[in-house]
Amino acid sequence: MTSLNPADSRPLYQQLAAALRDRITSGDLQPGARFPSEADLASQYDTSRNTVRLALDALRNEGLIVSQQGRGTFVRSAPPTRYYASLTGSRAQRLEAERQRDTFTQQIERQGRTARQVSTVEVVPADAEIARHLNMSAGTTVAVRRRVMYADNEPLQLGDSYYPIDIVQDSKIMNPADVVEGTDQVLEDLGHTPTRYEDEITWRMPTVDEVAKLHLGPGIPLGRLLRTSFDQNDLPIEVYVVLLPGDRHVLLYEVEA
Amino acid sequence: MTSLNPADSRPLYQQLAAALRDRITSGDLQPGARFPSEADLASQYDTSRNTVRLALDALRNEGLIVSQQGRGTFVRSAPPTRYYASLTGSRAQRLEAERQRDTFTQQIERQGRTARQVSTVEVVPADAEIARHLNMSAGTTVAVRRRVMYADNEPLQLGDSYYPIDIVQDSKIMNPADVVEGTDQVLEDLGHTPTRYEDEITWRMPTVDEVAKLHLGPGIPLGRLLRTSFDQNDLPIEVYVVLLPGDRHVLLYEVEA
DNA sequence: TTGTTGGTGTTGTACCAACAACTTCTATGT
DNA sequence: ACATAGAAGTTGTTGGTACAACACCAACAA
Repeated sequence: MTSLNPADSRPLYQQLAAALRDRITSGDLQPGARFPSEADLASQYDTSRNTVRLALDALRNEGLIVSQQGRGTFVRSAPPTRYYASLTGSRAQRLEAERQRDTFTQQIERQGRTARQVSTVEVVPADAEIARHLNMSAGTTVAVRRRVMYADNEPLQLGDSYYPIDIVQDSKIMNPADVVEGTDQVLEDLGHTPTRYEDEITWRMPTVDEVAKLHLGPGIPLGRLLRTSFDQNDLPIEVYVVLLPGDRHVLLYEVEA
Repeated sequence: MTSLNPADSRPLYQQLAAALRDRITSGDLQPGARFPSEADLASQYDTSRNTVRLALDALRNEGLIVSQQGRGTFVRSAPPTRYYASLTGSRAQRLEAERQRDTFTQQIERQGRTARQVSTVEVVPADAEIARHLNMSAGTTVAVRRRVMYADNEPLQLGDSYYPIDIVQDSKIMNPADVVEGTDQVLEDLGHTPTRYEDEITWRMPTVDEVAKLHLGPGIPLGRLLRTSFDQNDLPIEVYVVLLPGDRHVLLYEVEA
């Protein structure tokens, strides 16, 4: 039995969580390694299984461990950051790639994975946020193209694109089929060339719906990127909102001083 | 006693969480409203306090409710998004402001709030990630300037700046006192003018330490921005890692196509 | 008026017990 | 050899109890 420091006034389960966290970060328990069972930990640290579970809850919420009913608990293997670099800055040599930012497929296949998308198109009234970014009044009808994007048949991100209805009416964008040349190209063909983007990045915990749709594990937050595209006349022509699970993404920006 | 649907095969605590979630989203329980006590809920839904707590844990993790020992549980009031816009893109008119990106104080005071910083300076071996970005081998000693930044006496963010030791030795940067002109200016005076930044943005749940240092509520994820600065010779001169609580920040970027 | 005390109600911590659900492996039988 | 059944071990769920820690308020005393 390994005892915890009695001078420590923190709750037992927090002390236990800290001790176990150390065993992970110190390398005593390697990524992928099997964790001692709850019963083992309870007897090792001379406490109850209940308290052990409270400690494990904390580690689970930090994303350090994962549990599987019937199999055991394991140290999460090296952050599965599958790494999807999505956004470049303004350097000249990135221009060509940037023109194809909407072709999610290319980005994934460049990483040697198979991409798949499921799209739907709707016409809905704009909520306050979308309307503000498109510089219209709330409730104005807009076209929205909703996509679920998969890599290797695992859901990777959820993306909704909003367009003023008068711009995309009767265009390819209203067709749920994949737009292989990228929506930016379509917008350019319609006389609205995207020349500038404004990005807002926030992060929060997912709702239950999002957990189901994105196959999220516990303790995985969502990043949210809202990108507003402006055309050659500096008019907003698209609002793109994408939700990115924190265990699979890194956003990259390059900024000139 | 309000009973749950017996045909629902989900665990009781999940059904209960769903029922309570509905009462919040439907407006039955308004933001800021007091939640029924755990004992009340247990008798209302004819279950044990243990199960009620599991349900409340779920709602807490989603950020829907907050509990205070001795006072009760409350529906979280509208997100306090205090909004701290931190990062600009490359537009020419932003250049002047950009030169002062490190002067956190100015950004906060522009919002009519009072800023405060606590800084410490250490010399430590670089971990693998920092070393990679500074293009050195892991373990090389670097100077690190750690800051806790407050707005209106509430902690707002944690920022660590890493510098190659040979560049900042004997400079103002090694002094824990505030660098009013901004560290970029100091680096420029030392012959290394920052000309380009590379940003990596990720998000995850906080550790218990971070919860304490940043006064984080439950269910609030952390954003992490890692910015590498390059000088006029394209040499990395600084790695800045800042942790941003999700309920108080929005990151803004502007990108030219 | 002010301060203190104590009672009541709340959430937090810690323990115990039992069974369900699931995985893995072993033993058994065909 | 192969399939099946069952045992053993694991996490998940649900119930219970007791006390600690804290907030709030009313009653009382100085």
